[in-house]
Amino acid sequence: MLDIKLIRDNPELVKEKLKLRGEDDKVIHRIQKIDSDRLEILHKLEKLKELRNKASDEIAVMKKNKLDASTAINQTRLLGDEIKELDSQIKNLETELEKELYYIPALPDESVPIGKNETENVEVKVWGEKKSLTFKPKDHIELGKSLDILDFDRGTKIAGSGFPLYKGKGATLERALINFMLDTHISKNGYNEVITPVLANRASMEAAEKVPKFEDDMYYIQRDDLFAIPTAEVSILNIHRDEILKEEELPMRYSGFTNCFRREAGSYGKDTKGFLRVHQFNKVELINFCKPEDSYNELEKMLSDATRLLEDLNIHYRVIELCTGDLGFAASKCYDIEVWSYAEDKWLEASSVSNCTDFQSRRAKVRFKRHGGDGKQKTELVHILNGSGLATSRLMVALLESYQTEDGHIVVPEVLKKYTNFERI
RNA sequence: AGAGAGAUGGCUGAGUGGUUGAAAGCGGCGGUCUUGAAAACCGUUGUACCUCACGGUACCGGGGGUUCGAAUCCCUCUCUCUCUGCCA
Repeated sequence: MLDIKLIRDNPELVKEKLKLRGEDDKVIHRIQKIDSDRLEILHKLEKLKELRNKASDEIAVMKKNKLDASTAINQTRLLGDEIKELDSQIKNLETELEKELYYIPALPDESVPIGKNETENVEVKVWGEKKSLTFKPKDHIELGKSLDILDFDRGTKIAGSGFPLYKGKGATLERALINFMLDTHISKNGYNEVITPVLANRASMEAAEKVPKFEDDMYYIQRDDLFAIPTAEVSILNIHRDEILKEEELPMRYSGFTNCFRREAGSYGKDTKGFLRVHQFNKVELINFCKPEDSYNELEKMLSDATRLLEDLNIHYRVIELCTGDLGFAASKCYDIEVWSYAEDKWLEASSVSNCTDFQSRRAKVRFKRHGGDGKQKTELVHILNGSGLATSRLMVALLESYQTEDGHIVVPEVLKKYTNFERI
């Protein structure tokens, strides 16, 4: 959520930044109107409350001295009616304001390339190169079927399309991948491991800025008012919701593995085969709570923590810097990491690393106390970053395809062998 | 799921209608003392919003109500604990 004060004090800047994202800036005008109405009423209301408080104190004194207070009580009663009326007006305006604010995305950082959509994203790095295969590569579905390690049909029987079933060495390979990634983050990259709930309540979903805007894309259990998390970003971020952190504890880096659930509403017919777009997938997530001045350095660190895994796995990848028009809702700056698919002959997104600055922390109320030089303390919002490190489904596509042999087998990547205890599928 | 108890500041824990934003203790911060540290002593220590400022308003799990006035009374929701049931 954006800071209403920023809109109040610098609406032109906000409009300008929203335009860069291709957003309609008319909403800013509506917000300004609601905000100024609210302030006007608030001033009146607070004045009336002050009067009432004073009158009540006087009544208390009169009662104490056994004086008749009925006139004062009758007068003050009238104040109460007025206060009640203004109170409900304020409440309505605040609801209206929130409704508008909840749908406004984060403002892009200065450094983000300007562009309308994904075609204007900027490739910032390519690592490794395409292998020149001497045979026609099979795709992951074919490989999964012939080696009996992935069974999309039976996954569909169990839950529906987009709910993959891993079998035998495929399941072991998946688990190896997850363990390898987590181990690296925990023992080498300085993250604290967590295992979180995979269901989250509405407050948590709102704090992570997934609801209300993306509510239709979430699995929702009505009976208990719980959402299946679309990413561990939601559950990990909420570890510190409504908390004031200690300055010396920052940055706090967490990593956790969870299943992730997405309805992918509206994306039917696009990249639907196999792992390319699924409703349930596995992901090792990275979340970082840090001081504002550190967040862009932390973003680069997280990017390199994620890409390092692909280098260890020896998988050809590239890093894309998203342009202003393609940024995610909560992000001020974002890198995508894409892996090469030999069978699809294109790049697949395997990770996204974002700096959400104070956009989520404002709504989640995650703050820290900054020690000033004069011994005073100031409460400030932390910056929150998230990144996949990594999501396995598309990574598995790239891995299976690039490690396949001409006779249709899979060679296990060197770094995974100690996890799989086999070298070949 | 049934019965009962409860939810107060960073923590423990008082407070049942009126200067209570909230006792006390612990912790934190600043200081005195000390070669240094500990102990002791003194002071200080919630969040948010409005206001150029003085200052004001709100907040004792959430929401609503009663009242001139609510942490305190009523309704409702959520959560926690104990017992019973069920269960990996």
